[in-house]
Order: sequence, then structure tokens, then C-alpha cells
Amino acid sequence: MRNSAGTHAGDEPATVGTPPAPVERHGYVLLSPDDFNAGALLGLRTPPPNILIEGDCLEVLSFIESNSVDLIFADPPYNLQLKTKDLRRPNNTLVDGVDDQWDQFTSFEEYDRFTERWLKECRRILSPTGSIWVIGSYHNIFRVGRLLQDTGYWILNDIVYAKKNPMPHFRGVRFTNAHETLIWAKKSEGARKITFNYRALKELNGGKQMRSDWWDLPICGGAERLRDANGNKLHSTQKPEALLERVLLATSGPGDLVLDPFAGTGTTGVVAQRMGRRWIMIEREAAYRELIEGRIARVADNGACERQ
Amino acid sequence: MRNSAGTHAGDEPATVGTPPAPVERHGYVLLSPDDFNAGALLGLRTPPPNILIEGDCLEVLSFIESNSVDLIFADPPYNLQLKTKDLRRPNNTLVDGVDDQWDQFTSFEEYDRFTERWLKECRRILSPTGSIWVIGSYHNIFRVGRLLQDTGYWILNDIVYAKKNPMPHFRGVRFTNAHETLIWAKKSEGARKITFNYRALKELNGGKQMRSDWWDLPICGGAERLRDANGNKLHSTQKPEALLERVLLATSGPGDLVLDPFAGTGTTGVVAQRMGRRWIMIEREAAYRELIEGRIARVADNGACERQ
DNA sequence: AAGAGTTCTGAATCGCTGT
DNA sequence: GACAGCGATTCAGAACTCT
Repeated sequence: MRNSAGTHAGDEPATVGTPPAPVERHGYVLLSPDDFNAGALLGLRTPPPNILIEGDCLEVLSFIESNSVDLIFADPPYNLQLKTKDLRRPNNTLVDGVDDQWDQFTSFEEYDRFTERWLKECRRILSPTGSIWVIGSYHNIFRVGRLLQDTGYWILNDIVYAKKNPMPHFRGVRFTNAHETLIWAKKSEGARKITFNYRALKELNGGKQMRSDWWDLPICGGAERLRDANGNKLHSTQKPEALLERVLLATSGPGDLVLDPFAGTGTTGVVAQRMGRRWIMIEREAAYRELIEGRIARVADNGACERQ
Repeated sequence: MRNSAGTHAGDEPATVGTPPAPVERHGYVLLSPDDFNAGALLGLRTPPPNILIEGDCLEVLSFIESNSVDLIFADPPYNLQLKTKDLRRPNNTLVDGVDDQWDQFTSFEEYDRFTERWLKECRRILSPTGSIWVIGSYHNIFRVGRLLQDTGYWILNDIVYAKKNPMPHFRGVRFTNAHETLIWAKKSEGARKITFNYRALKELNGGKQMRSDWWDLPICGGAERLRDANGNKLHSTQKPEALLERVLLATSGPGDLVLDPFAGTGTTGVVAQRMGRRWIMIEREAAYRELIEGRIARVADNGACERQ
């Protein structure tokens, strides 16, 4: 489970009271599980470096200070339950479906228990003026939304992420599944002064009248999509940066602290870095963390160039 | 609670074994609670008249034969906690007491109990090749969707329906909420041969398969919207006929039996009547049933004219 | 070099019938 | 219930090949 780079600060045992020197990368630090007891995740209201954390989100979240995070973007497992093993297109080519181990749950009950736990931890660390976004599909979003309500969040909107170029339906037995749903919620019904930059979002659309609850965006592809030398996607569900740009523009400000508990390919941090937000990303898989480090490094380099 | 027209068959006490003669209207019958024990809701597979039923849906549904309904369209209370406006009959008399019955729930738990009960009854009476549609907003749809899954339905799609144009007066604290969500589900995961007119939908969509992300339909307004003499809406959530036309076109065939447990203004039955589907509608409020009777009569008259 | 034509792929709960 | 055979089924965008 340890990052193969083997350069984590946690490789040296942490000493109580004397936090290990963080491993500085391109403007962020790497934390491993051994660092948590050293108070590395306290004092987040004063600007620390950006942080990429190795570990399971449930464990890591428990170490983060209460009320310390301004915005949470969560792209949890969708609990897709693919019943057909081989889905083929009409031309008989095979569809590369999402069958990753991290998306496997034995039942709705197990998925609910997992969801409730991370939602509760996120609610604890969320600032009273902050908000949370969760993205999902019909497979999981109803369970997520119900648990958001039951754990005390207050839903502000549901937003439709309409995919301009979704995969078609190949059997003619359903409608083309062409969208995902984002739920935007605040910490409690009584929470006030939630960060929301309506004007900025309006400008993003070129001043045109926008259906603000319907975001028509392309899926993540082209040069943005991370692929290996053979052209295979490196992550099943990489989100487009344009989606995170809207989220961060709408519901965070410069210098705000943005958390992504299921970082994946790190789109949240990449966009946060570019937009001048501080970020914390949690990712369990070493392979995905390596992708994140590469993306962040490229953004930091480009940023340096742009500032010249 | 009794319809002020006072013409229900149930006004005479039912005699066991000798069903009261149904009150024939324009091609349908009115049933009151006293009729249920007479077996009036059995034998639905052989074409009976269309039926408008007085009563609470939970009570009425329990009398309907299992596996007897081909399609269910449900527009349940949204749990909006709205201030209910005065309800008036076509003759402009005020209907009182609606705010106690309509959309008031004291908690999510109470709403869930209600939802689970009618979903279970609907599932029992649904044909194995049939399907159910439920429409809602972010206030209730996550609870409905989760309970659909937990009661054994299998979700086929979620559909985004453009409810209305964005609100002109925007306070700038949330995104404009301009859509509702429909969930389309079948009776069980293993259900086969679900009625779905893929070709017709594809044709309707300009030759490309119908997508789930945005059904941009005409607003329910103008001549279609039911209003009193002062121009006030007679029902706060009247659904456009175009929406039901698409639903019935997609997931039912001629002669199929369509059920709406929360009939409201009766859009489901009006469209079903026009499209040659048989229908059962349940409505608790006498004032709404009067609206339904007026609409159905107009459709039947138009149909008679067209047939000449 | 520009444009036309071809190939590939994407969060997917994606059949029916007879033996 | 498992399995084989048959048959019906796709859209947009990017990358690539060919002329």
C-alpha cells in the first residue's frame, strides 16, 4: 500500500510534539499515516502547504480538525453493479466498464454504512459557512442524498452534469444515461452566509442567461484524459477540470481550503491549485497518488511560467 | 370528505355479493370507498371501464388485484413544507382543510413511512413486465429513490425534466432550481421484457436515441393550465400533458392499464384516454376529482368529435 | 499542408429462446 | 438453472490514416 516512490515523511517514525519535516514537493507536502499523530492536520485555518495524504478517507478524516475546511468535493464510489459481464457495441467491440475493486460493495446496506461514516466525518470538519458537493449517478445518488439529509446537512440544490458526449445505449432497452447528478449542501439548515459567487458564475457563461442547475459539459477526454503508453485510461472515472472549475468558482474564494476525500486523479487539487485555493486531497491507491503528483507538478510549473 | 356532487354509487350501502351498479360517466366509472368490498377492483386484466376512485391511495391500492397494472405514474407529495394556498372549485367556492392533508409531514421519518407503504402496494399490483415512474424534486426524490431500491424495484433510468423557466427574481444565494427528476424503475432486478417503445422515442428525438438528461417540454400553462375565474392556479403542481404523453408513449401500449395513485388534476388519465390506454386514478380531494371529471369529459367529447 | 475518411472509446446496474 | 445460438443494437469527439 505504500507509495512506491518511498519518499514519505512517515518513513521515519514520528516523534510526539516534534512533527517530522514535511516532504516538500511543488508547493505541497506528502503525508503518510504515521504523520497523523504529530498534529499535522491541526491548525488548518492558518495557511499551511497544500497536502496530499496517503490513506483511507475514513481514517484520515478523523484526524482533521473540526470546522477547518471551507469546501468539500466528494466523488465517492458509485456502487455500479454490472450484471452483464461483456457489454459489446453494435460493431462487436468490447466496452471497458467500471469494474474496479474500489467500486465493489456487497449490498446497499454496506454502501450506506460506508457513506454515512464519511459524510459524518466531512460534516464535522466542514466550516459553518462552507458547503459540500457530492457527485453520483442513479446507482448511488439517491442513497447519498437521503443520508445527507439524515446526517443533518441541508440540501441547497441538485445540479445536473449533462454529458455532451455520453456513451450511447447499445441494447435499446433504456434511455441513454447521459448525465450525472451533483448535490450541493450546507452543514445544517440554520447555517448562514454560505460562500456562493453567483456573479462570477454568471460571467463564466459569457454573461448569457444560463440554466444554472444544468451544466452541459464534455466528458473528460482528449489531452486532459490521463492514459498509459498504450492509450488505456489510467483511471475509470476521471472528472473533467471544467466541472471542478465551476464548483470552485461558485462556492469557494481565493485562499479557501478545499478538501477531496476521494482524490482519484486529483482533478480537484489541480483546479484548486490553478485557482489559488488551498487543498487537501486524500487517496488510498499509490498508483493514483503518483498520477496526482505528476499533474500537480505540471500545474505548478505552468503556473511559474505564467507568473513570469 | 364526500364529493359534493353526491352522485357516487357508494351513497347507497353496498350489498355483499351484489356490486352496486357503477356510475357511468363519459366512458369511466366513479368508485367510492363503499364499493371496494364488492370486488370492483378485481379482474382488471379484462378491459373494464376506466375508473376514478375516491379515497386515500393507501387504502384504495390495497383493494387492487396483484400484477394487474401495466404502468404506474406517481406524482407524490414533495414534502415541500409550503404554505398551501386556498383551493377553489370551478364555481369559485373555497375548499378548506387542504393544508392539513396535502403536503405536510412532520419529519423525514414520517415521509419515509408513507412513501414506503405506497411504493410497496404499487409494487404488488404492478405487472412483471410493467414499470413505474415517480417524479420529484431534491426535497423528496432522494428519499423516494432510496426506498424504490430498498423495496425491491430496480431503477432503469433517472430523467431530468425542465420544470419551468428560471425564476426572474433571483436572490443570489442558490442556483436557480429549474428541473425535476423522474425515476423509471421496473418491478424487480430479474424482471424481463419491460414495455419500452425504443423506436418511437428515437423517432421523437430526431432519429437519435432518447437521452436521460433533459426533457425540455412546454410549460404547463396557457389554456392547458387549470385556473379559477380569477386566473389563480387550481392545483400548484399540475403536470404538463406533454410529459405524460412521452411517458405513456415510451412505456405503455394501446389498451394497457395505467394507474395514477395521486391523480391531482388528472393529467395522467386525460393523456391515457386520448392515447387509448385504460386508466385508474385515485384522488382523495373532492375538489380535485371535480377538476378531473371536467377534463375527462372534455377529452371524451373531443374524442367523439374526432371519431365522427 | 489541408481535407476527407476511418477507427476508437466513454461511471453501463443494456436479450431472448430453446435445450 | 446453465448454456449455446440467434439477433438486434450506437453517438460524439478525438486521434489517426489516406489522398
